[in-house]
Amino acid sequence: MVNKRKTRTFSIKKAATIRQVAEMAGVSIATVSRVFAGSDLVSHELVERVQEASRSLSYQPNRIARNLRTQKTHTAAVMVSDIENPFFTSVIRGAGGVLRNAGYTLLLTNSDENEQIELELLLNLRAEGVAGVILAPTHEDAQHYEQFIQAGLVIVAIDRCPKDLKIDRVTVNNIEGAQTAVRHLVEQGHTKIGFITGLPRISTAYERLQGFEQAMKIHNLPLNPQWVQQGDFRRENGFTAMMNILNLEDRPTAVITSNNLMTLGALQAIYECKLRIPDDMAIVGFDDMAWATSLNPPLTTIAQPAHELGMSAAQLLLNRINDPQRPYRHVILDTQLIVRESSGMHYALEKD
Amino acid sequence: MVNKRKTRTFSIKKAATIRQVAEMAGVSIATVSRVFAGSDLVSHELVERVQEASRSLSYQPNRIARNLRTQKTHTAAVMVSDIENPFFTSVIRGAGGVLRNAGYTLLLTNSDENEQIELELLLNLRAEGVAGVILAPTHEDAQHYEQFIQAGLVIVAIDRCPKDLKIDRVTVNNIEGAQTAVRHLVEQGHTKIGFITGLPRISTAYERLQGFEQAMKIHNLPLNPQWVQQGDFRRENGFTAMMNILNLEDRPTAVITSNNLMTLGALQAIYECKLRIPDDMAIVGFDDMAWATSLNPPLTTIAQPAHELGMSAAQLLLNRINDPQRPYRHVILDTQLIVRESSGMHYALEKD
DNA sequence: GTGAAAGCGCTAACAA
DNA sequence: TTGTTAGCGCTTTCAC
Repeated sequence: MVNKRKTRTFSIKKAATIRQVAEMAGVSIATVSRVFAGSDLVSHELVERVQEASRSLSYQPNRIARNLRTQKTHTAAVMVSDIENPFFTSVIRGAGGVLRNAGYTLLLTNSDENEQIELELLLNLRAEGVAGVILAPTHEDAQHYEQFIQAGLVIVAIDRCPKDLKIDRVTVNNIEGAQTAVRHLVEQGHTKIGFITGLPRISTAYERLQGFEQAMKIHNLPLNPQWVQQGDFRRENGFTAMMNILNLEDRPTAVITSNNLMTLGALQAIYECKLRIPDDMAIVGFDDMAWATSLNPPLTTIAQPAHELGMSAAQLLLNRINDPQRPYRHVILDTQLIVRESSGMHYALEKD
Repeated sequence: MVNKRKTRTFSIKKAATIRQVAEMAGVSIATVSRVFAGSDLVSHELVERVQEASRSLSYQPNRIARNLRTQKTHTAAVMVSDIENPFFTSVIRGAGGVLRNAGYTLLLTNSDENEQIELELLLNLRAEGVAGVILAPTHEDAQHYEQFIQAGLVIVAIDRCPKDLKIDRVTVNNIEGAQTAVRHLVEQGHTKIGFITGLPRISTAYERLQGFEQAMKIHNLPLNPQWVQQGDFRRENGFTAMMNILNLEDRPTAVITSNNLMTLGALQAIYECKLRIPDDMAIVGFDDMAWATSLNPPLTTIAQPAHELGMSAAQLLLNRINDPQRPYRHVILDTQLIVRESSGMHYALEKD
């Protein structure tokens, strides 16, 4: 007796193939392929028959097969170091827009600021055959990335960037940004200015600190080493860094934080100490975020053109894919000072 | 005469193929394949020779070819409606983690709350052969998604969800969340409570409003229709909605906002009117965000388990992929009230 | 244990 | 203008 298992009462329709369409339309698969490639060598009549058949089978060309055959994909990856940081989210959105318009699919990966993960992911992306990757490198060692470049992986570096690497890159003018922040604070009457910096191994952190120090020198301002506190671009460290500054005997009247997350921590510290902004402590943050205007008082920031940064990077990637020989380019985007209330006038000296 | 074009002076190393490895190791391609599949049918010696050859050619199996051959991919997509919303970012991160651990690559797409784009993207994903997609649907019409389900695309709905759709889903207990917010405010002495809601066509918005109204009834509180203002989950509308409330003759003493972005707008409105929180206007927001503790005063919120939501969705997706026949599941996650200072005690009535 | 060979769905070169 | 066919790089029977 046959042991007849109950068969599924419904069956998952497998996607139609080019062969089925060809058969249904009574043409060869080459013709179907041509129709979908938009070739104008096909007669009106056949085009219509093919389209009709495709519609009724709801046929979509299989991208995997196409990719294998043509040896290229229309997939581009973006690899950031912290997907929950709104700065990177804006970058992703900017890049995603232009990539999608160019017909590319967006692969997203998150290195979590961990170079081991970054390495694995890069390997993965290569195997996946991505057309290119927009990368926020976890560290500054060119060696790390050399093998991928050699292997023909198209990389565009954003935000931070190893020197001596033959790739396209787009960064922000961090030095000038930090200088602008100092100048603004000086104009508000501040002379004692503190700085919360990120890990020095990351170029953005390093450059912002550098810009700060240069500006202090330019303005002939004293710089107490204790006024510069080291964070790591994360919220918790912004908090402790600001706490350290607040506990100083001789503390600055204003502080510049070098990224958005640390700004959040710093603000919390100020509030917890029941200090008023900007009277007791003025603050200028790096990165303009959606919440900056909703703070009390609204936050003065050095805005980074995150969106634009993503768009530029995507454009560079596209250009490179279309012309691998073109000269490498380094796009530097300017920051913008957005004055709100957290950096308000300082009269303390006069009052003293 | 031959028109000899100048050839490139350098050549991009093409990735090594299984054939080259086989040749170098002096084995058949089947053996190489077996080694990479971890088959234990291969002798020690050959395994080593293959590994050696692979290393020296830095060979990685071509995923595209593998996918074509096996008719499946290890790529999963997440499609959100606003990638710049931190809520979704957390979801993505949660999902990304478990997906990556399971060996999947994450494809990210952004429907921008636009159903036309959503449709195109879904079509794309199907052609791309993704193993499944975690989707925050743009609208509630099951019809819209039916064709994809029919075509065998594995979908897990998150956050919002069309009814009558045979799919897995994970949502948040919005009704209870809104009720909790009301109860908390009542405990703080508030009796006149306003609500800023989202577009009613989105189930989360609808449910939260519903929860609010039910709770008001339960607590026997009067509900002035003007106290409920309609927004659209975006910042700008949170601002105008709150402004509308603030301009009311008879205005509530506390307001609940039904998502994070609108909270930001509402806060800005309150600050611009020089009102104090919570004395002049108490506020409870939906969605707990990094900046909630850095506000002045810190914000009381109904926290959504965004991270967990992403993880659950990814888990459901994985389970479904491994066993397409399993019964569909609807996971409902609880919200959590996080009391900070923006919802503080209300003594106004006593003082009157 | 190992290898030969078929074939996944498609594109593109060539033939007709 | 249309069709035939080779083959992209891999996995997986099947035979030895």
